[in-house]
Amino acid sequence: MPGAAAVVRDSSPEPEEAPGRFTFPRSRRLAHSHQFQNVYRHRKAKRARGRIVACVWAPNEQSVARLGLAVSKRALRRSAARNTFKRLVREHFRLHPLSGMDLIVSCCRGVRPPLDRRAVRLELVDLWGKIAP
RNA sequence: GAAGCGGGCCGGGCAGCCGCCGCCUCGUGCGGAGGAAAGUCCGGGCUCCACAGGACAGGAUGCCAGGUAACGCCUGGGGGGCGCAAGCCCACGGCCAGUGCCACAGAAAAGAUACCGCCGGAUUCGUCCGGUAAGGGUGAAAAGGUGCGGUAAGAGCGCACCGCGCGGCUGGCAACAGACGUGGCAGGGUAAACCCCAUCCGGAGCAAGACCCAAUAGGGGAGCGAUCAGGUGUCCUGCCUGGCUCCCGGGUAGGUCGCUAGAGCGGGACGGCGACGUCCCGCCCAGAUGAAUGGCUGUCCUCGACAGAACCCGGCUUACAGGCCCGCUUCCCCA
Repeated sequence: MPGAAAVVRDSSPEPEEAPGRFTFPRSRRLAHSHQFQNVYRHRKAKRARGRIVACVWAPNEQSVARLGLAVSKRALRRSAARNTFKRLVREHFRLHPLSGMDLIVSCCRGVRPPLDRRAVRLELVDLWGKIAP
């Protein structure tokens, strides 16, 4: 009875390397709080921030990069704005692949309510330059 | 045509590519945010907890009737207010159950009183006593309004009409309305002041709740092994700790369920002024858990607002670029 679910899960193994180049499966995301803590407390963790976007990254023991998002309600009050911000980051992460690190992107506090998509995008390009030179 | 009133609807479209979430029949198939998903202000379902019954406290509601699972919602009606009208707005029970409050002004803010007056009497001509509340003055508000009679002057003192109270009558399920009779007339305002009356309400919420369960975490029990080793004690009797196997519940990390077929949606018929109800036919329409709807390109237009499901429904309230449709009112012009 308890094994049934496990069997189903085992029968559909996650494809480690997806066929398409620009994908964003679950294995590329940080989900659990211990994964986040690993990055924040890592000895080789590095940080960078712009006017709107801030990020922390640290090497992981995998070939691929993984993304975690930390967008607080204090930073962006409206949930529509939080969704938009996360979409922009995910899209950029997907189309500009990194490798061998865990990256956490968050939104700076005190950002004025109308979220400027263009400015966020430009900052992401800038930050990517610092992360993967 | 102008000004206005009420109601309803849409919330960029199409094509291609790169991605994301769910489902299965695994096909490169199907489905994938809103009118408010929002605020969390009411009501209910659902779940757990508590509970003999009832009352008190506390809270909510407050014209009548109906609708509904229920409501603080909706519909219809009554009353009041605003508008020429279409229409819109109203917490709209009770201050002769009690208590409190009422600034300033004013004589006086309530079973009280008389500043200026008016009238009568007395007078030492200074004024005093009595009557009165029509007039002046104050105020948001001062024992109902207008007129006539009446009087020393006045007064519902008397009369008519209006207003108010009471009584039965008529219409209406009722709120209430109407006409009639009757009483000369109760008595300031404030109940989103305490309060009184009537009706309703147990508490917490899906992080509810249920299930499966790791460990170099840990509790209990049984058996085996051993008479052992370590610690404590001057020694004995002792006490504490330690091995392996099996069983038992509790439960952290984590996972699974709850999780979407429902007071559901779209037609039609019938009943009802209507809210709504009944029946028939058809449809399946997000279920994520760092949490999915984007991005890029082309094209068209009026260049796209407010804003993102998190257990689910019914309401209310608030936000909203621009646009469309229907009905109605008043006025102007033409025929």
